[in-house]
Amino acid sequence: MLKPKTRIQERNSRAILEAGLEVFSSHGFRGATLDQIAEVAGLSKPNLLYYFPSKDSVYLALLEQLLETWLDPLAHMNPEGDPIEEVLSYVRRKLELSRDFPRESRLFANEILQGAPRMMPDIAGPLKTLVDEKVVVLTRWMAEGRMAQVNPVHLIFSIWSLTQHYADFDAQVRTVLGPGHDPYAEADPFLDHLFRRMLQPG
Amino acid sequence: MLKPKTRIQERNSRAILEAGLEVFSSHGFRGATLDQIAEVAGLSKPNLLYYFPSKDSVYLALLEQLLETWLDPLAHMNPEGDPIEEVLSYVRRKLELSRDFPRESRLFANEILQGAPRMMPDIAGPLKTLVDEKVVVLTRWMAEGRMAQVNPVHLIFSIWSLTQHYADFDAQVRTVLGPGHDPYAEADPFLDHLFRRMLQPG
DNA sequence: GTCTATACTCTGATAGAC
DNA sequence: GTCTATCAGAGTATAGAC
Repeated sequence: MLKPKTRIQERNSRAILEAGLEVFSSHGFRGATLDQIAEVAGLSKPNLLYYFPSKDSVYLALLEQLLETWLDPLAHMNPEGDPIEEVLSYVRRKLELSRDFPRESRLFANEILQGAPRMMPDIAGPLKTLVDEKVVVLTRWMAEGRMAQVNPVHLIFSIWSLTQHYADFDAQVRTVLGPGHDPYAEADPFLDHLFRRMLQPG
Repeated sequence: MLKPKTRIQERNSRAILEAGLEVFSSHGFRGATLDQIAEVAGLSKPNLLYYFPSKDSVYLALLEQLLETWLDPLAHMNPEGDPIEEVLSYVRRKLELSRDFPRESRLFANEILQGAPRMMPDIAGPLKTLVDEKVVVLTRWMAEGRMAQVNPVHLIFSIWSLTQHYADFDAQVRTVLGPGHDPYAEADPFLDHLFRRMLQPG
């Protein structure tokens, strides 16, 4: 990516990333074309390639800026807080992320579905490290009898799965619910009940 | 697809569908190429196109045969059975499906992620009909006080989400767990605990 | 039924004028 | 910085020999 110096560079770089997110998230890496991205960004294809040297570089720039946002809610789970409330607010933040950034969620889902060809280092690195760290905290909470004993890694998987489902399978969710439903507004109390019941000690 | 008459046609048709499943599920529709599919099937590309007239037709044949398998476990939830045990065995069957047919799960996930361009009729039709039917059963069970009152559609979503996660996000699951883990063997008791706790009446 | 050869289109990327 | 023109390669599909 061109280091933005002028206002016009700043604006075009942003437009390309925004368009790339739109197109990559709904068609996958291979399914997306530079023609589409350029059109959505309101630029010509050669002009797009003036800002980013290749299709790959647009995609990688998107993945890069995605990871931090994605890990942030888990990173903020406070080891000194109340165990169940900490998990519940993690769930809520993750659900809000799905609601507010569904395209980012689908971009990520697409990448993992294909076996994470370009993101594996991040998953085996920062992501795994953060999970390992939080597993220690969850395990302590369970040992102290402050939440039910469940497999802590799978607890984290269940949070990812249940919240991301609303963004990733949006088409199915909305069709099955039918018109006049707000999936996220309904999911919030449902997930609250689910995790509260599951994690209640004893 | 060519109606299989001879033994050789039967064998080649199967090989193409098997190869198509392999390639489409790991690269998506656009990401898959006929060259790859033909190679995996052990045929030349023109020979593949002798059996199926187009790339689309291979993909559609796969989606078609997928839906029934996919809905089967939900269809078998027995309205006359014990509510919580019925839900739990549905969860178990769905998890087994993810374990035994992960490629089918990823094929489905890919299609929905892209907005279900070719599967929307099936989702708005047979799938929604079946869900509506089972929602009636779940609602009755809840009204009879035989399971906790939760949003029944979201209960079904949660089952789909939690079980399919292990197939669709396999790359991430295995990386985060690290070596020496059997994701499905660990998920089974975890999900049993989760749904038992959530659905316990009172 | 299967293969070689090939037509034709799409797509990522570059050259070079302005 | 942006555009027109264009290339090279990949990819779907067809023609026609055997």
